[in-house]
Amino acid sequence: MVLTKKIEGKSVIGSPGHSTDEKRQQVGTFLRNADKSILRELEGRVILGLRRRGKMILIDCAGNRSILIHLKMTGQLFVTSHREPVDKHTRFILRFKSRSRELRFRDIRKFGFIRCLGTSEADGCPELAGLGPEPLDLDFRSFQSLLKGRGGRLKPLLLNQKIIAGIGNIYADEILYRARLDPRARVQSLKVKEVRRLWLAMRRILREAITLRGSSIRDFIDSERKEGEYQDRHLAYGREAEPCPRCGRKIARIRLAGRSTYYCPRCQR
DNA sequence: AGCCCATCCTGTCCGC
DNA sequence: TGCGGACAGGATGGGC
Repeated sequence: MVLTKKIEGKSVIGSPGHSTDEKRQQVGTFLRNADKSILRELEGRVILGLRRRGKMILIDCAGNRSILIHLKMTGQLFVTSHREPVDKHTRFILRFKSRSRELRFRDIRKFGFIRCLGTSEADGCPELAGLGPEPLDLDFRSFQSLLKGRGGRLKPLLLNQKIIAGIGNIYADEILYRARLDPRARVQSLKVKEVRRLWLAMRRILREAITLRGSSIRDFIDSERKEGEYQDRHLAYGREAEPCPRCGRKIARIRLAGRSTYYCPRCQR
């Protein structure tokens, strides 16, 4: 993406907004979940690089400043023309020195956040410090030991960012479907063969999803405003009552870990 | 430890 | 067409 671009003077701004409702909002209100000091902290700095850790995005800037972003459910982070109209869900704009393009953070439900912190303290900040390992960095043995002694159920384990970082509701379901494992199964009860299937499925599903640039169900777009294509490959998630591609039985939907969970009651056990 | 629930917020969709 | 309720890629904190 945008490397070594200089952030311009008045570059970080709250959206002017177009609706009357928006006009009444103070900038401070509009930058909800964001530290206002980000405005002057970033001015004039050069972007040095981009990182990701679990679901957290980091933009490292010169002078030991980093921007930390979580998109949560409906967040979007994209580069666009400065001419592109700014809608009421846009919460943040980084304008670059070159002026013609800018980075925007849009978030309909406002669950996401963006804040500034010292690059050197980033790894130790609360949002990053507690995260488990990256799923694609885990070899089979490490994965095995990660599961050892856990009494809970499979799906909540996959969703737990402290155990493994980065897996969300869609991919938890897709991974378990591919591994042919019941989302409610006890982690302890898994045989070595099943742990192996889970590990393989995790790697396969995440790699494919990354290649296809993620799943756009409703709001998700990438940094170029492009939708992902992985939603077309979902075999379980969002397919309640549709036939299981493997056995034909209807995909079931249950509530687990507070989330909708789709699985095949025949294949997954 | 682990489970469920409510909560943050806006938008969409479905049944009546 | 309108209205109410359920639900949505996440994560946390409280209570049991």
